[in-house]
Parts: sequence; structure tokens; C-alpha cells
Amino acid sequence: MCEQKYKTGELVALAEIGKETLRFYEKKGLLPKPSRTAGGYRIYTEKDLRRLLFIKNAKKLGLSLKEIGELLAIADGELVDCAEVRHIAQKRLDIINEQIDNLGKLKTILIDLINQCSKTNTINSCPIIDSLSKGVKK
Amino acid sequence: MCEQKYKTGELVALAEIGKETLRFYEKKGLLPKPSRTAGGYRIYTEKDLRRLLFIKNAKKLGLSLKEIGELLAIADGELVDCAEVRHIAQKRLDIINEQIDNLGKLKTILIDLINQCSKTNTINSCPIIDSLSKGVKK
DNA sequence: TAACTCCCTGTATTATACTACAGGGTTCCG
DNA sequence: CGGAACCCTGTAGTATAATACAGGGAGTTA
Repeated sequence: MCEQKYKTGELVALAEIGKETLRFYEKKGLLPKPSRTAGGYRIYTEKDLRRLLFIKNAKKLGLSLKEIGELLAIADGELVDCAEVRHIAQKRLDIINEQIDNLGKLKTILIDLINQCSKTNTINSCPIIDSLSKGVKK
Repeated sequence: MCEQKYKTGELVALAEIGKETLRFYEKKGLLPKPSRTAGGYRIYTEKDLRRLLFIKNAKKLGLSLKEIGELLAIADGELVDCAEVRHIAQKRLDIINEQIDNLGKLKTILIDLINQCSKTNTINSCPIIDSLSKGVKK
């Protein structure tokens, strides 16, 4: 029966974020407006902590706050249209595949550069500039 | 003997960027200050076009303008210290590997979500929230 | 009750990468 | 020479994601 309650300082310590960031997320609508003490202090629950950790992890995976907001809206049941969900997820998936592809190309270019560099020890012609001037598909 | 010369409008048309972006890059030091006509109009050369295309392609690969600037400095011979070059390249390579790794994880999560969605057609429990609340390594 | 820590609000600043004016000067065509 | 199209400068605004700070209130403990 005794659910854990946190004040701002306790929550930010547990989630390892700044207190300004917490308020920022609240203002952005990513976190619900918490209840308050008589003195006006915010009171958070376990649910808020989980939500905050979700935001943190999703960010780590490269999602923008806007996208995270959309996913949270789905989780909250505000957005129950399946087509909508699929659309968000698929759109992101396309971008991810493209990014993985691009990162692979950049990786090759950088490995070439590093090798080139260790061979000559001076750079007269630049392998990256050459590679990238020719263009990257898409 | 007749090298191609471009005015701002011609160059931005060829590179497919905005004219303000061109000035922005000049101010940032990514493009050298071009020579001018008697009337003060900027005159660009083929070399500038190649440089601009390099910036565009490097951006597509996810490099920041700051990193692009460092690579251009290398290409310009301003930075000929091999250790420095290797350092920039290796640092980026580490980030890339991590990003590829993270994107792969996100991809799995999203594919799960899409599948879940097409099975149930309604979302009662949210697979992404569940996945991400548990955390992502590193 | 003083002192101290924590919390409140609102506003301003940071960094990245542009994008959009306002108010002029230049070039070129007829 | 008139007018359109183009270019110049400087400043301001946009979006994203925070981060910092000023000025004040709340809660706790000696």
C-alpha cells in the first residue's frame, strides 16, 4: 500500500538527469503534470520514474523527443490507431536502415584514411576528399 | 585556360543548396573567402564546387560541420600531423560502431512493434515501452 | 528563530544548422 | 534610361535539446 513517492531531487538522482531537464520534459508534455504537496513541491511516483527511464533509453537509441512523445502517446492509449503506430515505426525503420547503410560507407572511408595515414605518415592526396567528392548514393 | 567561374546563384543551383547556406559555410570557415567582381559579387571556381559537394556528402554520412571542417583542414594541409588525423578518424569510427550497434537494437524493437501491431490490431500492452524500460546496454 | 538545503517560477543562454528578411547596390536587356 | 533579376550586408528567427540563473518560498534541524 505504501507506494514510493519522490520529490524532484530524488527522482533526478535516480534517473541521473538534471532537474531542469525534468521540468523541460514536463513542459514538452512527455511527463504528466505531477501532483503537488501543500507547499507546491512536485510529487513523483514509480510510474514517473519508469517513464523517465524509457525516455532516457529511447534517446540513447537515437529517437527524438518528438518521436518519444508519439510512442508515449501510444503507450498511454491516446493513439490507438494501428495504422498510425505502424506508420511511425516503419518510417523510423526506413531511416534506420539508411543510416546503417551510410555509417557502413563512412566506416570504410575512415578505415581507408587510417590505413593511408599509417603508410605514408604524411598526407599529400586526401583519400576522404576523393571518396566523398564522388558522391554517396541516395 | 578558361576555368569555369560561378556566381552565387549558379553555384547554389549546381550544388543544390540555399544561397544563405553558402554564406553560412563561408562564415564558418568551411569555404574560403571567394574573390569578388568590381561590383562586389562573389566569384566561385570548380574547386569551390567540389568542396561544397564534399561538405554535402559528408553531411549525408552524418558528420557534423565541425568534423567536416577538421577533415577539410587536413585536406588543405593545415593539419599534417598524422597522429591528429588518425585520432579524428578513429574517434569517429568508434562512434560509428556504437551507432550501428544501437541502430540494430532499435531496429529489432521496431520490427517487434510492427509485428505485434499487425497481430493484435489494438495495443493493450506496449512492447516498446516494455523493452526500453528494461534499459539498453551502454 | 536562524540557517541551510531544497524547491518553485520565469527568463535567458548554449550549441547546431540553417532560413528568412529588410534595405540596399549591380547587371543586363530592350 | 527603366525595370527585372540578381547580389550584397547585417540582423533576426526557427527547431532541437537542453542548461543556467535570478529571486523568492518551503521544510528541517539546531
